[in-house]
Parts: sequence; C-alpha cells; structure tokens
Amino acid sequence: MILSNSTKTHHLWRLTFSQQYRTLPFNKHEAEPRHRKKGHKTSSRNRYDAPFVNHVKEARDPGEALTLFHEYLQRGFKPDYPSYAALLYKLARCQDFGAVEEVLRNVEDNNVHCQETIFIALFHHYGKAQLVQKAVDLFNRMTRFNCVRTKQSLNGLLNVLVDNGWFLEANELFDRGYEMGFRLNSVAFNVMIKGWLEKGEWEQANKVFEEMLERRVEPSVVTYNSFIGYLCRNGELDKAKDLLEDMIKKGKRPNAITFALLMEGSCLIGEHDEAKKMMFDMEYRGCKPTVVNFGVLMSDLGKRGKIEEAKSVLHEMKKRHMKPDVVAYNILINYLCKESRAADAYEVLFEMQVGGCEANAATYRMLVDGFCGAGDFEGGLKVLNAMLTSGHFPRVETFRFMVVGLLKSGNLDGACFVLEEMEKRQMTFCPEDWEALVMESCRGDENGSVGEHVNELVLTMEA
DNA sequence: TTACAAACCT
Repeated sequence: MILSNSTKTHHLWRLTFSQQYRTLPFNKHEAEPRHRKKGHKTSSRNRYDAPFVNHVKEARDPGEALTLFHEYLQRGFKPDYPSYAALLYKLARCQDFGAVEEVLRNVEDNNVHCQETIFIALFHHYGKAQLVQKAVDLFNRMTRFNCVRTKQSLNGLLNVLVDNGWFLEANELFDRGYEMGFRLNSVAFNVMIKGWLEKGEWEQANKVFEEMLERRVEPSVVTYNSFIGYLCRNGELDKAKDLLEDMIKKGKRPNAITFALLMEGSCLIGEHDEAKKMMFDMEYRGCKPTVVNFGVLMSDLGKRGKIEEAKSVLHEMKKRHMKPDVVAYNILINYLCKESRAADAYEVLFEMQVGGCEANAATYRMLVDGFCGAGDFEGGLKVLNAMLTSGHFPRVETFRFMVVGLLKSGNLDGACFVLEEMEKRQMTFCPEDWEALVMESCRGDENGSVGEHVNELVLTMEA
C-alpha cells in the first residue's frame, strides 16, 4: 500500500479532485433530464434484470470487477451467459488474462451455454497482447463450452495468426477449415491476402487470390481494397487506378474506403489537389464521401502543418450534416499536441463531447502526453482523471513521466494518486525505472525534500 | 462487444 497512514485523507482528496475536474459531463445520458429517462424502455428494464452486468460495466478496473463477481457468487448468484460475457469483456479489455482464465474455468465448470462471439472477442484481445498460443488453445477448447464453432471463429483466429506473423499456422488452420467441413468465405482469403501484402509479398497474395478464384469464392470489395491499398502505399497510384477500373468492370462497386485509399495514394506522391478532386469524382460515380474521406484530407493537411485548414475540413463535415467521429477529432488533437498546443487540443476534446462523440484511448493518450510534454502536469492529471473514469489507461512511460513531473512541481498528492492507480492495474516500475525516477526527481532538489518523498514512495511500493 | 479493407494513438 502507498502511504497507508494517509489513506483516508487520500481518498477524501480524490473525491474532491474528481468533482473539481469532471469538466466533461456532456454525455447524452447525463445531459438528459431525469423524468425523461424513466420512460426510456430498454435501459430501465435491463437495469432491473441484470444488476450484475451493470455493476461489472461500471467497475473501474479488473480487480474491482473480479471482487464483485466473487461477492455475487457468495450470495448464491448463478451467472448466466450475459453475466459471464460482460465480465470477460471487461477483464480482456484490461488485459487481465489471468482473471480471464479463472473465469473461463468457472464457465466450464458451470456448464453455461456460450455464444461464439465472446470467444472471437477473446481471440482478438489475446492477439493484441501477442498471446497467440492462448488464442489457439482457446479455439481448440471452445467445444467444451457447449459452443457451436463456425467459420466465424476460424476467421477470427486466422486473423490473429496472420497479424502476429504466424503464417505456417495460419495456412494449417486454413486447410483445417476445409477438413472441418467449413465452406470458407471471402473473409478467410482476405485475411491471408492482407497478411502477405503487409509483408510486401505481392506474389504470395496473388497466389491466394488465384486459389480464391479456383475455389469459386467471389472476391469482395475488401479483396480489391487490399490490393489497391498496397499499390497506393507503394506509390503506384496509376496501377491502383487501373485496378479500380478493373473491379468496376467485374461488377464490384468501389466504396468510400476504396476512394479513401486512392486519396491517400495521391497525397503520398504529393498530389494533394488530386486527392481533393477525387472527393468530387467519387460522388459523381455514385459513392458518397464519408468521414473516412474527410479524415484523409485532414491528416494530409495536418502533416503539412496546415492545422487551421484541417479544422475547417472538420467544420465542413458538420456543415454537410455529417457527424465527425472520434478519429476525425483525434487527427486534430494529434497535430495540435505535436505543435505544443495542448490547451487548444483540450478545447477539441470539449467540442467533441458536446457533439456527442466519445473520446477513446488514443484521444486521451495524445492529450495526457501533450500536456506532460509541454510540462503542464496539472493539465495532464486533469485529463488522466477523465481517462481513468472512462476506463482507459495510459502507457507505463506516461505514468512514469507524470510521477516525476508531479513530484518536481511539488504535487505529492498527485504523484501518489498516479502511483495508486498504477498499483490497481498491477503496473509497476522495473528497477531501472525506479532508479531513473529517483535520479530525475533529485535533480535540482536543493533541500532534498523531493528525494525524501521519493524514498518514502519506494519503500511503500516495495512493501 | 460476431471475422476481413480504412483516417487517429502505441
């Protein structure tokens, strides 16, 4: 425990802290008057039927979710599939895979009938954490959960294998799919094609494409987009445009993503106006531009230091009654932070929440890092608090940077808050980090007061 | 938070 003798005051402090900095209460739900909420048909029903699910969703960290689960079990609660699924989603999203395993064993023991979707989500999270073997094992174990395994989960696992470079295993699984009697669809082929193209293996990707045709699996717009994207990334815009005409001839309608890829390709070779023109061109061809297309333009402007113009593209979207999404706002926030304009970036966060768009992990990471990079650790702390409240957390480096910065500016309470949040997520500094932390904090610390605090922290963290 | 292409953060 950190500073156990002052835990009580610490919690008090956090309460006032949260109230002080909950500056963004503009969620649709919170803004809605109470009497109208009552009449809302789904929310009140769900709340009544599934208290555990709602509790779990509100849990701030995996530890809290798990404690809740055990409390419910002790009270004789028999979890059903939605309860297990909510818990597993929470734990997996926080990357607490030890807890995931524990809950899975519990699911197995209780013979709960499971849906395939939860396993697909777990594969995804295992894959993101590079725990590929865990995903494979779970795929093999799936049938023990009274779960029907279809090509959906095969595709999900295949994607994990390919994204992590396990091509041999991916090929094996591909063949196994046929042995299992699945009629593989275009998604499986698209996953393989994507993998080869990411490795720069155009020939291999084409082989898969040939096999696709041989097996009479119809290529989809995604298939073409993969190839078009590859050509665009490699500066071969002309060939990409040829492929566009090719797909149209074959009766495959390009979509907004097809054109977004071509727009990016244009920007890459310096033809910025061409990208803009392509927006009109696509509309002429009966394909309405979407937020993705506007996003490409914004990114291009941001890269070239034209932030104000990027901002006006965002407003152009609003004028056209398009709702900019989180990525559109993120593009702006990213470039503002890079120009050390964290305060302006914070304004954009405010604007997006007013516009009913929820910030994601990337939004918060950029902002916290933006404030800290500008030396404004109080500002960073303010965003960190909103970040944690919404269930996201920053990188370890950011945490470390914040602790040092807060200590330096004499904000011991803030530093403790950050350390405690880390502890809750089982994030800890490695010895080298501690050393760096101590060294950093002692620099320019004339009367040794900061060093004293750090020593205290080291001792309490190690305990 | 039912797989694949895609603009943002690692």
